[in-house]
Amino acid sequence: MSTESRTSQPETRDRILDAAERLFVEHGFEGTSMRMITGAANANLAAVNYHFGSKDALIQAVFRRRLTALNEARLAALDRLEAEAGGSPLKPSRIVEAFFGTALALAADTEHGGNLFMRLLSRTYNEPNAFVRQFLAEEYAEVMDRFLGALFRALPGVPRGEVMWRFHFMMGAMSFAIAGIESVHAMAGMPYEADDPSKLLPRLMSFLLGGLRAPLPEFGATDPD
Amino acid sequence: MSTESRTSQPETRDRILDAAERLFVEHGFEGTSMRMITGAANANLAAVNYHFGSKDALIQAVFRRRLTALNEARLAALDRLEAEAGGSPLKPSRIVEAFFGTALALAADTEHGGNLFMRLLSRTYNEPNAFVRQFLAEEYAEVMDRFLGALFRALPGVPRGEVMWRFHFMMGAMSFAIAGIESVHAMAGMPYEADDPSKLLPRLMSFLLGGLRAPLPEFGATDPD
DNA sequence: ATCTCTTTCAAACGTTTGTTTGAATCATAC
DNA sequence: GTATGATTCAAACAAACGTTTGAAAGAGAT
Repeated sequence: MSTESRTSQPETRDRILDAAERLFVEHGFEGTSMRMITGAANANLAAVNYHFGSKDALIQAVFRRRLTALNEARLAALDRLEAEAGGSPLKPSRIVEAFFGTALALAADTEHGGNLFMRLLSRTYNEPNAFVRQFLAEEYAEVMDRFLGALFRALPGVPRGEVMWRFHFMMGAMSFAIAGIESVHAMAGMPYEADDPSKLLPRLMSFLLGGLRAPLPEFGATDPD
Repeated sequence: MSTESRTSQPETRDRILDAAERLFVEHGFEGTSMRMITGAANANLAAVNYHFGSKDALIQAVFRRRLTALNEARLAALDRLEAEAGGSPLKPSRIVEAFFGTALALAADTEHGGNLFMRLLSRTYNEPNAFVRQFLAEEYAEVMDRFLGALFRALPGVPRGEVMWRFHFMMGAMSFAIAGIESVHAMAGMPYEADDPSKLLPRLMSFLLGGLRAPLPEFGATDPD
């Protein structure tokens, strides 16, 4: 049994990853049991521990499989921008698009489950689970460094602390953009007009760039009006 | 035992609510066991079921205690604005400030644990737990209705769908603003310069208003640049 | 056919989970 | 004091949890 089983199912390892990804989105990490995963993957209960070692290791594998590719695509997009610019400073809008556009492209991929993963990832930024946070921080270190550096150079007049905060705010907006396509309707009783997912990126980009370019806050005054 | 126990501890019911709130922030709902809660609250294991009925009911009680007050404060702030305006349309910035400023004021309250709760609330928007989502949707229905309606009237030229999406994006930015005061540093290796929490509101407001006022997206063009 | 390595399987492991029980303890009123 | 109602307590409950085990089954090479 090298690539395909007796039936034409994918490898057990991949079936487990797919099932786990979907179930983590629906029920969270702690709300998803090994039996749910192996059941949905048509695998034996012991298969997770055999292929991955533990549940925590499986969680990491689910993330690594997609996150590595996503962040490499982000870095490649930034590389391309910097190569085109040839030393001259980048436009902030291009940097933002390289980071968030790449993410939303994956979130729009319903074919290979990228949308599921992005919903999982969005939620996990606020995950209390200690080792997941640690893992995400490591996985994001290089990308954050590169993109924040690019933004610092693109916005030389803006204090770095403000840039970082605004980048953080943008991450929040993106998180809700991805995770909340249905929650926004549920909360507001919206008619749910079957939003075109392709409209999400322009919508989000307008908002993000408006926020990024906004006048800097004035901390002193209490009522600037 | 009417208000105080033999020692001068608060009522068991309140000790449980406080302990649960803190532990939910640190470990999430499923990651927090009844034994952790009652242990931290110096109460017997059966106390939660006696006072609240079940763990799920306790979760709801934790939310209701703070959320009702928060949303009432939001509605009161909006009432005040509308009374001052006396029929004329409100400034969008005031509406946004009434909604998000009220939340950040609670998030800045380290004295009575409001900051803990707001971190919990921010995370819970993306909670997969079905009954928690349902509960939040109900608890937010009126506030959403009022504030979205006010924004619709304040921005008559903007399609309602766009306003709703931007409000949703704003919620995401606020969520990260509150939940991520440390995660933004962890991810970017920021020097953690002991940010003044009082600066968070002006920071966030600038970003939100910039995003809200941004030019509307153009869906047709692929490269508006 | 036999050996070797990988994968699958059913069963059980010891913990931990949320909840329930019935007696003990408390405060208060009669 | 004694009865009443509310609260606390130690103990136990069945169910579910992640993990481990040792045997069975499969695949490929010699």
